[in-house]
Amino acid sequence: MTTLTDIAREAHVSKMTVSRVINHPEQVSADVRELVEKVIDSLGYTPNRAALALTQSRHYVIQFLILEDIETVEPYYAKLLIYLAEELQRLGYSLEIGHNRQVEVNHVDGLIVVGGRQTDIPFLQTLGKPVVTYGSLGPAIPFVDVDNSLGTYMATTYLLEQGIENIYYVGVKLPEYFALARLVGYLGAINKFQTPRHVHQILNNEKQAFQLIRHLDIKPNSAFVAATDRIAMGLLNGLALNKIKVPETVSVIGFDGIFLNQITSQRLTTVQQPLKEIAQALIDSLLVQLEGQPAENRLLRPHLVFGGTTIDHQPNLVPLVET
Amino acid sequence: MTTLTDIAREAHVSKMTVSRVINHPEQVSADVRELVEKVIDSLGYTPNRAALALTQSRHYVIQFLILEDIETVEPYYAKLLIYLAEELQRLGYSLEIGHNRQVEVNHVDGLIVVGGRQTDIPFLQTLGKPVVTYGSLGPAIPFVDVDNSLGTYMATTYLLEQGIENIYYVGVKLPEYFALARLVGYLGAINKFQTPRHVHQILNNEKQAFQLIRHLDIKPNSAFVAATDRIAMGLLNGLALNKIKVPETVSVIGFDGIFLNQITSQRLTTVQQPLKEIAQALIDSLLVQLEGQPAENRLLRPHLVFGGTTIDHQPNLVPLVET
DNA sequence: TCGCATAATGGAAACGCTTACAATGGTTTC
DNA sequence: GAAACCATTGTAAGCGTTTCCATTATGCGA
Repeated sequence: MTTLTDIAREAHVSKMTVSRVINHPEQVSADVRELVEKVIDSLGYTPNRAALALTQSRHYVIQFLILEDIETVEPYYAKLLIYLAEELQRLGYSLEIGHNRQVEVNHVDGLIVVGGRQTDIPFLQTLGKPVVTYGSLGPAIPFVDVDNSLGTYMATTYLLEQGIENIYYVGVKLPEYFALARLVGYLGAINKFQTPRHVHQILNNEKQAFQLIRHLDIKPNSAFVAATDRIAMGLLNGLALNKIKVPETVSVIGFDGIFLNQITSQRLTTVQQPLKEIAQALIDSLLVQLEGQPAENRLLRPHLVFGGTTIDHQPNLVPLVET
Repeated sequence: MTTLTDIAREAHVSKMTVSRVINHPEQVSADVRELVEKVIDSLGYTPNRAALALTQSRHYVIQFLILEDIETVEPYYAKLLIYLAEELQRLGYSLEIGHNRQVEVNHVDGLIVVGGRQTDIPFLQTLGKPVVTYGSLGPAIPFVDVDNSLGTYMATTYLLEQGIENIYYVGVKLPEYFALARLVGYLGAINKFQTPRHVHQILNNEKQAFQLIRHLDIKPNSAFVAATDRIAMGLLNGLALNKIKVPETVSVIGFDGIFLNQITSQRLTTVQQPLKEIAQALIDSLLVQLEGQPAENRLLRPHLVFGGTTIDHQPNLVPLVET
């Protein structure tokens, strides 16, 4: 590894001058600066992170902390992680993965937390580091989230504008903000259009959604707005079992976009999370906090992506991912 | 942050003694050791990673390097990452995510590489760090992999033992080891049972598999062994379109297990990657290399997981994931 | 009783970098 | 033309830890 000292020796200057060329180039005379820069290029210098961390007590490490159980972990995190890693790399940071609450965070500058519950708030606060959550845990902790209400509002409005009268909402029975927000979006659209409301709340799994269909007396000219793609998939299975045709008889819209890059027999129409924008906003929030300023919460606009579970009177907006 | 010096001051010893209590406790007398340990506990000391890295030039960081394009990234990496993070944390290491070939690895002790091609070998070698790949790139670089041949062998044998005569193999047309190995496993079973062979090679996407079905004259009493779950899903879609019933008329077995935690209308019977064991083996390989010893390659045994695309004469071995 | 080996502890230097301050020399100011 | 200034460069110390060597104390054999 080439160090500042190596460069200094080669350029016949002190290592302070080299350091200045890197950090405060305006303080160095042009000719010396050019000389040092040439030597840096030829020797291929990269600063030693440990030494930097030691003097600046900045580690240039962000941790992505997954608080979910391994079996329930969202597969689209893989994609989010790559967006985060790319952007952080551009900024000179590296991205670290953490799981569970026993993580050691002394060497970390800030945390992006996913899968947390409201009960995790005290834990996150005691870390004493900038934290941003993906999905709100409440006002105590800065967050970035998809605009959940807008998402279900868009989905419901879309269906209503197609002339569908009965929109069933199948929500998640959890005391979390996103569950409430998604319900609110549905109710907002229903109120605006003055149509009957049908709300059902279940746990977020396909089985429960599947079983719900059995107990439902589905009226003609209907559609489902599901709070999650998992629920939507369960509904689809239930509808298939009851020989109810999708989308001819009943439309279904999900939320999240987790099955987007799969061409299953039936692609789900869904409210897609804007993962790239979310990654960017999460990073922005941490950087702002690292500057010592308060971070603003961000609600990002989701996109309605048309699959095969709605009758689309507009063109398929998103091409199939695979070629 | 409490430092060695803080502990030393509080315990009225030099910081060297404290350092020894942590690293070479046998060199410290029992009473001093106990005293220092008590102070460490009460002040809650954790060593400063940067300082450690500076003296030892060991950073206790492992990078998970994803060389795939973001759109083709495997969703099951999320699960693999968590297994890796958990185990590495136990060992005092942290796990970092890298994407693309511009990564800076000076601060990293070793790399776990996924999604690489054979053309990446020179790049990986120039890093000058211990590397292990998930999936073999050839003998030049230590690897851990599922036993691909065994997987397709198990799948094919299982179908043959059910009395199915015509087993179609739909492989991946790529010059990569895994593609060849999976084909070999199929051929091995075919040879052993002296049944007709039907090999087709396509690109690894659902569309191609879907289209393949159209051009195929499928004989009665048949089954498909697909080289990947993606191909299997495409085959299923194609079969559905042609009104061929699965599994009643034709069975299908995939490979990888990427759709395992989804209850789609039809769960795929597949050869599952043993992710937890793979994570462990990847880490073992790096640790061995960090000791300066040569790492042995590992081929791990996959599991046949029964879904709804085979007629199972044995009980469903894996329960549905969601409860 | 003395010398010596051994155990237990401490001090100093080093890892690579930055911050804070000092030194140098040229230029401005009156 | 001397004082003050500024631009440019260098020196020293310190971040938290370890390795290496020095010091002190203890116990043992002769």
